[in-house]
Amino acid sequence: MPKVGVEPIRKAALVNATIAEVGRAGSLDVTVSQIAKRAGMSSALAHHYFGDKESLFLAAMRHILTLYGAEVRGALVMAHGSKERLQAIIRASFTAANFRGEVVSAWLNFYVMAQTVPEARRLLGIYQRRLRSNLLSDLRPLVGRNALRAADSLGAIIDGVYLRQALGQSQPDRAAAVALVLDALDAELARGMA
Amino acid sequence: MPKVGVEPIRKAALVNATIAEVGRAGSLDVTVSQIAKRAGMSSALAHHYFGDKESLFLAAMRHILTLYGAEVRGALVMAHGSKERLQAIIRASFTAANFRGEVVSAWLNFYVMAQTVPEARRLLGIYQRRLRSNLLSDLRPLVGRNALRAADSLGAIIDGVYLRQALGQSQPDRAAAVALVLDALDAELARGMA
DNA sequence: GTTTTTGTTGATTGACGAGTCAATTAACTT
DNA sequence: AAGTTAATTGACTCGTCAATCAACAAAAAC
Repeated sequence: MPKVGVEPIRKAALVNATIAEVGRAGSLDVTVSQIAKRAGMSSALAHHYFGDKESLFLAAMRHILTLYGAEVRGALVMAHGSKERLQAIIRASFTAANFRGEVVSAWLNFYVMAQTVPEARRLLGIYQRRLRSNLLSDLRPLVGRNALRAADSLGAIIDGVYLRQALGQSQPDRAAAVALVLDALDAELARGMA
Repeated sequence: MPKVGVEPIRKAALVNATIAEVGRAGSLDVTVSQIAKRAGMSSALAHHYFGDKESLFLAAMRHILTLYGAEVRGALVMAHGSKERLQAIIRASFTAANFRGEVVSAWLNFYVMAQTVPEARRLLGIYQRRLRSNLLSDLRPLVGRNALRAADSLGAIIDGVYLRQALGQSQPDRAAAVALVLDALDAELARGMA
């Protein structure tokens, strides 16, 4: 019963199913059939739309990065002043959405992929540069020439805290994560202004 | 040509070959045969000694963690006073050995594995707790009640900087990595003593 | 000098999975 | 109504690979 104009719906369904399945398995060791089944179609159709498995994963990761970017932009429009903007960026990195098991799984596997798959490395680079430039532009008015170092430091803390929360023995504690990074931000500001 | 007492040699060869192959592939998608071949034996022998593939990977990761632990301990005996000890721990985390592509690869895949394989999670927990307790014991005399937060913060920076250096677009810059974390340490100390 | 233990492998099994293809159905066009 | 295009799948190909096993070799033990 083929209807026309289904492509975007199917693609979206496949992307969501990919994220869900990768989250369930905790790794990229999921079959295209499993993904397609969850998306309610045959594996052949998944191949039809995405070509191969890797492209499907990359599309899924692009989707996650898009959502994250939107979250950051959304938080930014509500913020007044550089400091609030920096806090907004930090908070956006630790929303509940970003700590869903599926998303964590996607990120970790994405890191692995970035070692060898050029497109994955490219995407990761975009994420890193965007975060860096966001931090930088609001740090500069506050700490001037220390902005560069502060941005690297904050970026590293964000990634590090995320990693540790995601892989910690207990449930991730978002509030604690945010508190830790906000605290680091205060430290940087205090130093930078001195 | 079986000689006796070969078991430890073979196991060590397999562990090294595993690290090398995982590094080459950038993922755990390496066959036992590839590993065994590199170690100069048949895949059957690898199974004979380690049972299954997963155990072999875990043994490899245990080996990496052991080396890292030794490096930290080695650096610590040379250090006088709490601050020097903290600096030693930081430097040990960014030695050339830890930035070999193979080691980076092992770590990233280890993170993925830690999500689902209990033994991997256990090992990761040991690493995290050891780092934390190392930092804590030397932070306490310097920053007192701030030690706990400072340890979490430094731990996160270490992991975060490592991750970013390992996956950065350019070659890892160990000196810059160390400088960044040492700087964060100074910031913590300056605050903690105030 | 025969038995036992340890080391070793080629060959095999059994399962699985990515990607292709031919064929089918229905909608849109002219 | 005939032709084109999009949607869709079952079945199949081709390769791969983890794990097992039977058998063989050599050293150690008795």
